[in-house]
Amino acid sequence: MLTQTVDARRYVAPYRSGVGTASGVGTALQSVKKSAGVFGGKEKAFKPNEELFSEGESADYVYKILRGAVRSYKSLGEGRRKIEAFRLRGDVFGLDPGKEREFCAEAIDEVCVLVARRRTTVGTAADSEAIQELCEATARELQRVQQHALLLAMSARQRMACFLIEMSQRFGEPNLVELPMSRQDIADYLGLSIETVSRTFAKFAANGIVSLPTSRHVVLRDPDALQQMRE
Amino acid sequence: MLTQTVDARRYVAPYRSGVGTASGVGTALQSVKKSAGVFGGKEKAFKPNEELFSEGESADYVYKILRGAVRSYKSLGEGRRKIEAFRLRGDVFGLDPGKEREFCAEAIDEVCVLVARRRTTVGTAADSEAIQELCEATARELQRVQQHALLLAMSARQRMACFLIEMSQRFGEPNLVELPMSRQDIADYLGLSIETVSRTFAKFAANGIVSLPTSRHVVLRDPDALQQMRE
DNA sequence: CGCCTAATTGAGAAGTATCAACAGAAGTGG
DNA sequence: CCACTTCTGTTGATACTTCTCAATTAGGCG
Repeated sequence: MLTQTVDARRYVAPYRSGVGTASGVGTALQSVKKSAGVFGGKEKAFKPNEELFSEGESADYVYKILRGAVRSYKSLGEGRRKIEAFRLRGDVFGLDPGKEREFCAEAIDEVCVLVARRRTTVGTAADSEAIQELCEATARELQRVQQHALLLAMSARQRMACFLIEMSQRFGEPNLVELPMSRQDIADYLGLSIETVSRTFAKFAANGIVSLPTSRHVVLRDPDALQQMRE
Repeated sequence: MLTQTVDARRYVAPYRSGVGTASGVGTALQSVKKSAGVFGGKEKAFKPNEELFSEGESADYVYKILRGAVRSYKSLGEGRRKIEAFRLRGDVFGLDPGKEREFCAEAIDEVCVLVARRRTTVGTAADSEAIQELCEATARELQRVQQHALLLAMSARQRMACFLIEMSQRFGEPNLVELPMSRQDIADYLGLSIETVSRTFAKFAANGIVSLPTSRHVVLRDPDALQQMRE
């Protein structure tokens, strides 16, 4: 819930070093192909909480995550924010349809990405392959956000269940999730308070649905129960 | 909120006559141009609650609304649903990126649309204009859904304020909104219960922010107050 | 008018946020 | 290695919001 009151403890000034350096990268022509896994570009590392790019900035580069996790969010005044997406290893992102970034992107942990300049031909009829590529990426994004909008209309328990299933699917390992993000990140992603996230984890654990060896490690003991919660 | 309990009173079997007839329409090549307002195709009318198309159906046609309003939604078991969008006069919709409909579309009131067959060339490099058009439509949809996801993470009061502002903007008339949809529709769009929608209207009216000549007519007496609520 | 549906309103229950205190982990410097 | 600090996460108490159920009112239409 995005409430009116401000929690001053939450505000963290971002590092803001990544963009400047990234701007010097990728002057050569790169091929950006998500499905095939072909992705040219220079490698670049980011420290936790370091910005890859910020809202309003021009959307010149595309990123593919080699290691780590990134949060994409919008700031909503004094420490409040809505995380729009988590980008994990293998994800390609930054192909915003417009000229400007709609969201800011920040490293969650130690992140290593490939950075590629976007094809400048987008918008002309010349490179229809690039256009189609952009189109497909946008369509996938659309579906993802529609799914997320559905999630946000559900109860806290259901949101958490969806979140855990999503993460377990995206990390590949069936029933073990190693969360790179904090409880606060999860809360801002699901539109809940940090306490509700924590309590819901505790409730899941108490019911034997998950176990929590550490706060960042979640073992899905009863994935079916989580699945059933989603309806 | 999408709750577990079922309200049997809500279930309404849809008319289900539109799709069959629409299938015979639009065999000629049509030009689909949203921005310019050029839109070929045959005119077709729908009665309230009549389906334009349903979830899972193949996405062969594009629609432009000449009159009336359409709700696009996903069913979620026994009468529950999430309305994903309201389509109003002038809107072009149905350009789903995929082959199949992700959502169902239903007339809210007496609706008149133009129906055009989608260009079959989408997917080949031949008609790059069509691809780009689809791309732009998808990008606009993406932005709209992102906005909606933001809304769904807010309080009931804020959601309602956003809704009223959105409607007033889309209808053109600055401070007068004539709602084509029921309270239930609004509730399913905002992820709230019908009672909360009703009560929030009443509270806005009590505070002089709006007045309600009838339940379907909303006069925005203090649009700035609504704007401020959004943050 | 009588029926039917939509909308409103009230009362109580449930869910979630907020505030505050505490516990645990990680980092820092001695 | 240990004290100290800091940050993150957990837990409890309480208030507030929203949902649910039920009753009532208002509107539309035969």
